Amino acid sequence: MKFSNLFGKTQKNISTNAESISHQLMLRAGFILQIAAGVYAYMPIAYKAFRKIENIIRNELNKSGAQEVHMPALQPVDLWERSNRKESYGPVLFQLKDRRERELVLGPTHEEVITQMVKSNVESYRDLPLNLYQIQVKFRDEARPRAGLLRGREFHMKDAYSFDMDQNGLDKRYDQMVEVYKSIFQKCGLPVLVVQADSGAIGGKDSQEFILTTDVGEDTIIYCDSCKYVANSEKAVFLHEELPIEDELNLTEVLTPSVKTIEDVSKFFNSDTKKTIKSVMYMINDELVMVSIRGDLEINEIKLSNIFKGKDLRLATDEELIKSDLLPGFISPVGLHNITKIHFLFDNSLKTGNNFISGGNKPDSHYSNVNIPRDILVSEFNDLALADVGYKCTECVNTLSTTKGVEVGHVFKLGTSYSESLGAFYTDEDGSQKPILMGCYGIGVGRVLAAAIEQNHDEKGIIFPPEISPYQIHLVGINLNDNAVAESCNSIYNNLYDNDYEVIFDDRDESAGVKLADADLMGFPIRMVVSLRSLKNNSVEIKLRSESESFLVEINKLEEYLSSIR
RNA sequence: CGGGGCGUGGCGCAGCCUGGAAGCGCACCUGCAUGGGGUGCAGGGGGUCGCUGGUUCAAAUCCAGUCGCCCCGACCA
Repeated sequence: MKFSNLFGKTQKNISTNAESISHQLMLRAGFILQIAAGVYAYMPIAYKAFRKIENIIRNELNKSGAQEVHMPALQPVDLWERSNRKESYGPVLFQLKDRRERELVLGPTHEEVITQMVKSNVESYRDLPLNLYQIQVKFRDEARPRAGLLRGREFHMKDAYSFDMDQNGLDKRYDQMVEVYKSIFQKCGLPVLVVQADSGAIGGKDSQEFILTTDVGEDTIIYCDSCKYVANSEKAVFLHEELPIEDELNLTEVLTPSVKTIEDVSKFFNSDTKKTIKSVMYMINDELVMVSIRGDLEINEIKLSNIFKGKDLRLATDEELIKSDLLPGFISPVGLHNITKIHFLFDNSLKTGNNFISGGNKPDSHYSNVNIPRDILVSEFNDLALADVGYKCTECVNTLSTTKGVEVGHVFKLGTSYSESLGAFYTDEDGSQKPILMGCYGIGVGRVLAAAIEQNHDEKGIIFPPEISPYQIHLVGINLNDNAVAESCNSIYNNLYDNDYEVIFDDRDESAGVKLADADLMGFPIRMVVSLRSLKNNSVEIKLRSESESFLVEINKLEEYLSSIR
């Protein structure tokens, strides 16, 4: 490729709206063009990188025995009604009508369609197992697309769907896919964290996420330095510090004017936040839910939502509380156990400890010396706490650490929910009808590209991992007006090209500074400069993008050098 | 969905408050010079100021509506 023919220019001025590094760099390098909110066009260079990632995924999956299929983006809405996901996706689902007023959706994912495909082609246990995948565009009307390719409304995703006869088969397939994923990311040159994840609204038991660690990640990962424990903070568990056992003192009501927050309360009582009980009111399914947790901990709303099977949840408003005779700032479960319209939940952290401080359920009032079960009836404790840095690991009792990351892959065990709701059954050896066990395995292709840039850059630009770099060699001719330079460049370029090196030759009539800056910005692994200076030594100057020093290689030894690092 | 902001040559912005001939930088075109870190000089082309309506002798500027985009939060396989 000659740079002068390349479609797409690097930019000096990019929108101040681009916040994330990968978004900025991709705009500056002329990789992508925004067409609408969360909708991007890919220029040739970006698309080359994109195809590299796709092909690595494709090769690894094919090797594992999976088969590639293609599915429609346009899907009838009734498929989504049958799987009950029209409602659960809500406004995120792009919907449209055709000229006959038939309702359609733009697929945000393809479980429904693949299940339909399998249903019409699988009848017997002899047809199983199957592992099918697609690499296609998907649509989600995200409330807030952001950060360029990291969260778009139209995006490319590889989704694989597995179909097994029984749980054992699914478990094996799932483990196999985790290994395939590890090798995919390794082949992309990207170090990935495999973390335990919440399976979210899609359901299913086991679930793991593949995370590229970066500063701008939307996910918070909790990990243990000394054992292997790694989990998304949505899912992470930790060891609760057991409080020392004290003698139970008498429940006492204390006047606490305008003392409302946990911080105020612990200050007022000159006590640790660990000795307080925080009670937070949520609305779930139009029902008031009181969640009580030790004051030093935060509530994990994902865990909470899972108790209600993933139903929507929000904090109750002050008006709703007052309507139910609850006083914001002074709420606690003490003395309320007879109120049936409130659903009470208690975090595991309240299993131990005595003489807590909690709200008084009266204006300007708190209780001290609250004891469970003496003062609060608890039928059941749940894990409702958000893990954070500094807490103890449940596996090895060491301190947990935290890091930010971008989710680039996610694997689920779906079980039989789709096969049952959409009627994908097979006949087993004994003649009985059984639902097919499904798994699903996704990788966001554009997100991998963006996250790779997020993870690999410096102040000058991108530093592509060679495995996914659009070009391997960036040949720069400086002072091409000089015949010797021009001839040398052309001969080197033709030679590399003929020997199947992925090379781009900057043949533009631009100053050295412009060309070198563009080379740094685009970030291909090997930069080769040919100039009067290098030719004095019969050499080209080579600089690896990942290194800071350059060196000369004689032109007649170039081939030798390149094959040594290939 | 709540809060805030922005739409002016291809891109990034100023002008709007206080109405009166549409500007700057980058990019682009031409020429000359330069030739190892976004080089210099000279010349040039390109915008019905998002859209609709209103006020006014006169609207990029004021008013109303509308569409689009962005940021924070909520939300999110």
